[in-house]
Amino acid sequence: MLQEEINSSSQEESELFGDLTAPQRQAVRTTEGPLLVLAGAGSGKTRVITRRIAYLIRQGVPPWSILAVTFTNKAAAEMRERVLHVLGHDPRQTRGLTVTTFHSLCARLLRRYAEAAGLKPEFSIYDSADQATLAKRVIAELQLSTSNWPPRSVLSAISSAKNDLLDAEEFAARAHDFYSRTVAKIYQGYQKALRLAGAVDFDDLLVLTAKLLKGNEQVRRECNERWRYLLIDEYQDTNHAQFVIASLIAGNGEEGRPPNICVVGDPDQAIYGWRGADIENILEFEKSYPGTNVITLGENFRSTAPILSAADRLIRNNTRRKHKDLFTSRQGGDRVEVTLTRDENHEASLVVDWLKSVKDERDGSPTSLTWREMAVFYRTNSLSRVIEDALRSAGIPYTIARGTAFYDREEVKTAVAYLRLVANASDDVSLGRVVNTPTRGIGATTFRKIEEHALRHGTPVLQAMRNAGQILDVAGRGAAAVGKFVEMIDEWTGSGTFMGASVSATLAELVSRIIRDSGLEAMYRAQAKASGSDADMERLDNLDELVSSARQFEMEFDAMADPASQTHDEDGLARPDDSTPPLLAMLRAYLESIALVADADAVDASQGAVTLMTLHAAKGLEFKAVAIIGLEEGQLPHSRARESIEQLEEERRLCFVGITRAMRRLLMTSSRYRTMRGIPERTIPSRFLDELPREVTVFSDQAEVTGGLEDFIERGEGPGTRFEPEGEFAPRDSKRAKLAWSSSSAKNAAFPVGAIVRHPQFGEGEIVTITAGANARATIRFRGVGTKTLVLEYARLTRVR
DNA sequence: TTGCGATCCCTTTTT
DNA sequence: GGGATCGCAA
Repeated sequence: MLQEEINSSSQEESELFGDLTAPQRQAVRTTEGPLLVLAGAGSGKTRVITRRIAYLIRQGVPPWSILAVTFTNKAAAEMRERVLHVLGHDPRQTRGLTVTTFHSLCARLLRRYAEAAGLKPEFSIYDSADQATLAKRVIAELQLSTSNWPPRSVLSAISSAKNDLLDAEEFAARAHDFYSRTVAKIYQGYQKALRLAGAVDFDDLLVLTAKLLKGNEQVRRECNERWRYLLIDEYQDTNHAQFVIASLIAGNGEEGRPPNICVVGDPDQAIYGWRGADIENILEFEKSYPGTNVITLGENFRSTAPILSAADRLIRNNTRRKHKDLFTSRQGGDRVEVTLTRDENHEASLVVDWLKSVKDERDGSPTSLTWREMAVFYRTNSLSRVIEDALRSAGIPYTIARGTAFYDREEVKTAVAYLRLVANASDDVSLGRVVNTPTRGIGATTFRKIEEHALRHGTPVLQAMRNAGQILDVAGRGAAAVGKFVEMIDEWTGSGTFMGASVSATLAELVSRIIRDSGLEAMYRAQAKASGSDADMERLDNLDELVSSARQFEMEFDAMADPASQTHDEDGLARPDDSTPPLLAMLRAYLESIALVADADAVDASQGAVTLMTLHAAKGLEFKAVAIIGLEEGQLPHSRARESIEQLEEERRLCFVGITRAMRRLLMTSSRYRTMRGIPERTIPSRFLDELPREVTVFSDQAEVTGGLEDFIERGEGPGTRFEPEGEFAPRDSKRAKLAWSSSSAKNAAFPVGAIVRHPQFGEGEIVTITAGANARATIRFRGVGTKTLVLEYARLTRVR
């Protein structure tokens, strides 16, 4: 404490600003009023945000009056950690600081102000599977067929309505054609079913919060008063609902001054248009807050010049774009490698070889790369499988950034459904999932009868089950089974009170008890015993893992820091709310944390493994070496995105995001053939490859290079083995372009494409293609002997001319 | 009521 | 190629 007072302000200055550029400093210092920071890729955005928060606190702004919104929980946790670091690891300095995602923030506000929002505080958060289950039921109740009204597409229409803050009634009022009128009906039924189940979907979190803030002055005032400094990261990916929430929380500012709201984003990295994100939000921001300060951060501190130049040239092809110069003062760096492969297996093995070579190349040197510094990106999740297989068989450790993967496991989902039912007795979707898992004699017929009864009376299904014996024509056997089930639930919850001697004391205890008492564990144990398969053993492990995760959560959970269960005194200090049993409060928070995990949350650099993820999940991250696979028309740009210029440009931005993640090495592959739903299809290289500047890329066509000897001899002229540029990718003079690309490889300058060489055995031949790297191979067309592929190092070639 | 096998449909990206 | 769903047999 004393030490801090001794600190001279100049010392603080250099701590906070010493390593910042002028625009970065300005972004940190401009704390008052609306501020828009246009931060180019790799421009030190995170650093600026972190310093800004630290600076505010140093200036005497109470930490609890600062709200920072990030895109993922992971980013939020990291930001909090970094702020703490800058402030010298004194936890008192960040007490009450809120760093969170929009969805978490909303979930917490809705829990805290549940009554005002028209919800019960134990509301469940439905994921897309739950949503589909519910939508299906609603569609069936409306006597519509799910083949004419596929739940997923109806849900996506509902979702975009919600992102524009259109509720079911407003949507219905605007629906004029048959299709949208029907969707409106489903929308209304779906919302009713959600509320009946005491559940909200992801979009509801935003919609209901916006509604709450708009309609309830007291709540709005409380938020305005608490959070005086608002900071929003990845602003280019916020949608209308999020914008409204942000402005409502920011309020009107004090004493006629505009509110202190700072948004940070990069229009070139807007990749969530399909989710309702609107680049226009940035324009809207300046309109809503006249006199907004705008600061542009253009200098890149992440990537080498060739990588940056590739990214810059690519993104220049977007027409609907405000150009922003990307520049670096760094010199040198390896060129971007662009490689054409035969099929996805070939591509995978090539990527694996590349990763290995990148690792070896730098081994022993001070700049040696480790697995954790490498990543593989792809457009669609389905592309990960082949890469995974290749990495596994090569013995390279890898992790996939799929945050939800664990909770998507059948056994984990079932266990979580029990927990949700325990927390929220109205949760019919969860009830439906667990009622007969493991089988306990409550079959489909019995359950349907109960469901119908519940529907008629407008009660939750579990409620109807309590009366099953008397009211329904459920057979005695069924009624007994139902009675036993209800009894089991009551036993866990203390009949809903979460009090009493028989109720678990801790969350982990509750989870493990439910897994045991429900018979889930016994069921999977029996299965594992019967099959003896690893997969079934793994299920048991996963259930154990769930208990561990609950224990972990319990340790980290800080009731005082949970905005959902606290109120604030005048001075902003938290006071715990004691009307909720602690176990229930913790269970709610735990389930919420499970519901809101993001894929990117699973990125864990400490694992020492190569990270695999979609381009979307890669946003905000950086790696020393990056491989992007599947650069083909239909894949990237995706076939579903080719309809409009807007969509195509979003695909280009996606590619841009991928490229700009790479710090030192970048490989982009395109496969000549790709197996789609079991059928190998010929592909066309992505137009984006053609947009990369030749002078910073090394192109290599490995599509002709094959593994086995007989595979490549005399294969040169066969169909599909040659690279023939097509469509957009084909330059006017493809031969010359190819030559230019190939010969740009400095390493193989001795044997450029077109050179005539002599081989001791095969005689004279012409170099057709050549690849880069340590194991460079050349495809050579020999006179009379045919085309062969040879590894340069061993081929004993001499150049003739 | 349960469990297994055949058939159908699919395919973007995610909080 | 694979996951989900449906239908049928025990």
